[in-house]
Amino acid sequence: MHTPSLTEDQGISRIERLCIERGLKMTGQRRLIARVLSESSDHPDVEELYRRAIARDDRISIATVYRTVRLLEEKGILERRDFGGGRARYDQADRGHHYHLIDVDTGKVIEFADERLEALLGRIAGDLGFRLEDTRLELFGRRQPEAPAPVRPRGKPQRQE
Amino acid sequence: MHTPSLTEDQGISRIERLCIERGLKMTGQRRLIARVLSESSDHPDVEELYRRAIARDDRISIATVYRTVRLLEEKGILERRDFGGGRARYDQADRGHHYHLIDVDTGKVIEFADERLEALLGRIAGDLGFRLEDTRLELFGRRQPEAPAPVRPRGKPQRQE
DNA sequence: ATACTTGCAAAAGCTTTGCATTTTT
DNA sequence: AAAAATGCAAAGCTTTTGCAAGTAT
Repeated sequence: MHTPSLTEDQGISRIERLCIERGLKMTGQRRLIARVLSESSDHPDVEELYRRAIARDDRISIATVYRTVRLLEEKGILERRDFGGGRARYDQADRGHHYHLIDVDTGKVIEFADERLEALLGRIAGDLGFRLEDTRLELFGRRQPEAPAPVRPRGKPQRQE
Repeated sequence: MHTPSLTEDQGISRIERLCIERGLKMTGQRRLIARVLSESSDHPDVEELYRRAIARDDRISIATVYRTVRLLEEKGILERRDFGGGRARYDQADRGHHYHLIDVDTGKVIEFADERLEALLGRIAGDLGFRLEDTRLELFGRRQPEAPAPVRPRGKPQRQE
């Protein structure tokens, strides 16, 4: 077994494929970030992405992570989120509409989707005379201690951070 | 008619009253900010509050505006919002629950309240095993040009910026 | 008199950018 | 070869803070 390097590829990650589809010039750094993102199922901030990247190969600077993440956002591959705490966090864009509930005690992020919610928001905007372009929604909650046999959520929760 | 000064009061503003109730030490600067806030029905950022304040009396610094606004937030008199654009904006806390729809073309902010929405969000959180502590919701929309005789909104819109 | 508030300028924290150099296409 | 990406350090922005001086209770 040998150490994978920056320029050598070992299969194309999901996000790298998206980058190629959109015609991005693929450098070793971008491949590395694409791989790190593809393997992340949470919502890392730039600092964290940078940490995960240099753990694999340190020929990358944090400026490049910032630039790449912004580029991927512009290309619709990533979505920028704000969960509080002052830094932007990133989420893969193509996992279907979902929202986030942040556990205020632990900081954990729970994703959920909900069609009733989606429909209601669209209707509200429409009633005000607007076509909904974007929704920013974060719920902050505290785990219910007295949970009376936790009901199965209807909103198909997707993944936890 | 004469020029009102920093230390002289001309009636107590709504927000000043709240400050006093919560036992804040009332300086001329705080009275000034309280008055500016009381007379604002939009969602100013700190820079804008500072501008409005010095227009009345310039014996105040922006550091004090930052400190005061933070204090008022801690005391539950103001709520901090993020409508994009990188700076925090402030909203009086006691006007009942409402949400915001931002016109992406003009930046105008429309407030609305909606009980169905409120109920649904609470239910969603509950289904996930959480008690809802706080909601951050902003809708971004574009005015519908082909508005077929604008329907009266149901969600009792409150005020416009 | 004591504890708190203010101003100023400096510092912090996140993010962007200018420029010379390297890399991709 | 031309166009674009990278690294580094510097700069940008909003917001916070240390400290000496001033003010409210």
